[in-house]
Formats: sequence, C-alpha cells, structure tokens
Amino acid sequence: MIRESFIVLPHVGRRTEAKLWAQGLHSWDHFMGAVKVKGLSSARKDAFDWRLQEAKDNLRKGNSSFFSKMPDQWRLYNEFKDEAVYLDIETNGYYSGITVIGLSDGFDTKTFVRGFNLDRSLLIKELSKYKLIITFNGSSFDLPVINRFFDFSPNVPHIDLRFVCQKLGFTGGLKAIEKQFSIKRRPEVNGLSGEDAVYLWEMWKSSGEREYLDRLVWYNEEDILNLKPLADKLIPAMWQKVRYLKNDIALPTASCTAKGSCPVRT
DNA sequence: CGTTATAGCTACTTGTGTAA
DNA sequence: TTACACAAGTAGCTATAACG
Repeated sequence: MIRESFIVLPHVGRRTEAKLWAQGLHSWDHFMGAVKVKGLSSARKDAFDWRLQEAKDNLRKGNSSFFSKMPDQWRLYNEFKDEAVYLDIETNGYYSGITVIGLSDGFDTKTFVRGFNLDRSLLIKELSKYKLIITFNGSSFDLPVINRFFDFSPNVPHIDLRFVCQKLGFTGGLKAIEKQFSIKRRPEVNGLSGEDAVYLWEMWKSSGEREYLDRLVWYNEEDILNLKPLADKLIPAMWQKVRYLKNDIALPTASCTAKGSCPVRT
C-alpha cells in the first residue's frame, strides 16, 4: 500500500497521484524505473526518484518516523500493524486530569492507573516499543491531553480512525460505529459512555470500592481492543476507495438483515 | 466545557509546457 | 532565455464533529 503511494512526495496530492497511477506507474519501483514521466520536468523527476529511494531505505530499516508527517497516515497500516499500539485515555472531566491510559498491541493490554502506575517515564518507555499509534479521535483528544500533562508527544505515525470512518461514511462516534460492524462489548460495561467513566473514577475515589475501578479499566480495554477489528475492516476499504474508486465495505450481513437497520453504504 | 482534523470556500503561489 | 496561460498545491478562513 505505502509502496504504491506517491503522496509521500512534496507537492503531490491525491490528484497528481491518480494521474501517475493512470500512466501505469503503480509503485515506487515503476516510477523510478521510468525514464520520463509525463507532466514532470527531468529535474523534478530526479528529485522525486531521490526522495523515493530515501523512503525505500527508511522502510527497509523499519523507520516509521520518516513517514509521520505525510498525509493519509492510514496507508502505513499494513506495513506497521504488527508493531502498532492502540491507545485510549480516560480523564476526570474534559481537561481536568488523566485517570487511566490503556495501551494494547491488539491482543494484550497494559493499563496505567493514576495512583498506581501512571507515570511519565513508564508511559514513554512503553510507547517507545511501538512504531505506529492507532486511536479514535486521538488527534483531537488523547494525544493533546497526554502532551499537556506529560509534555510528551510521540514522533511515530498516528492513524486516527475517526477520520477514516468519516471518509467511508461512518459517523456518530465509536460506540455507534461498533454497532454497525457488529462488534460487541462485554456485558459489564455495555452501554457505558465516556461520561460514565468520569463517574466511575469519582466513585472509586470516594468509596474505595474496587468494583468501580475494575469497571473503568474494563471500559477502557473495550475501547482499545475494538479498534483493531475496526482497523482491519476500514483500511482495506479505504485503499479500495482511493486506489480503485470503489466505495464499498463488507459488513456483517446476519445482524444487518435481522434488524432491518442496515448501515449506510455511500 | 477545549482541542484538532476535515470539508468547503477563496486567494495566492508554484511548476509545466508552448512559443517567441 | 523570457513571457504567458493553465493546472494544481498551499494558506487562510469558517463550520462541524468527536473525545471524557
């Protein structure tokens, strides 16, 4: 996917990229193998060749940071998904303070709780193990909040699934989108919202009853664990859309026909 | 409630190709 | 080499959505 993307080049957007594809230049190697490219001066072609070689080298070395400024970061998913971390935080109120940070590699979760192990250096150390960050609305919320309270902002690429969803026509927040994909939550936390997470923390602090904290951590875990199956569906669909102009996504049909409330296919 | 990406809009700027 | 027109990227605006 990334090796077929020309938006890594300066002054190349979706439109120019589509023109290159239409010329039969399907990948970086095709481009570099071409002697002359229609619409590009030879000076610019040389500069682009050089830049693509640089991108190839960084990819081979597994240096994801090289790509952290490029648009459409979701195109890095296939390349780095095995070294990706799913992240979600809970706070006291909007900007009052972080209570819980959950990290997941897609299988296991690591949870940081205020008063136990929520520590700047521990967090940085754990995050540094990964080459890609995946969130839902993390660019507007989770990452700025982490930066504000820990003065730390990761320099690896970040895929915000909120905007991938939006481009494919899925809106209404993570919980609503999970339903459209028939992704289930465990019963203990089903129906809970971010607002409830604030309440759970307050109850834990005032009562000291472990039950409240447990439910908060479970709620946080559901958020991060559900992001992976979502990403696995969304990213291939997104590639189909930009590369082949198809705008369709295979959704589970069982619950769809049963309820008669099929998700919107745009 | 604050923060931020995105879309849609309007200039402004940059790169290309043609022709003198 | 320079002048010009056209296409496309960039910057600057506003409005909207999603997070706990």
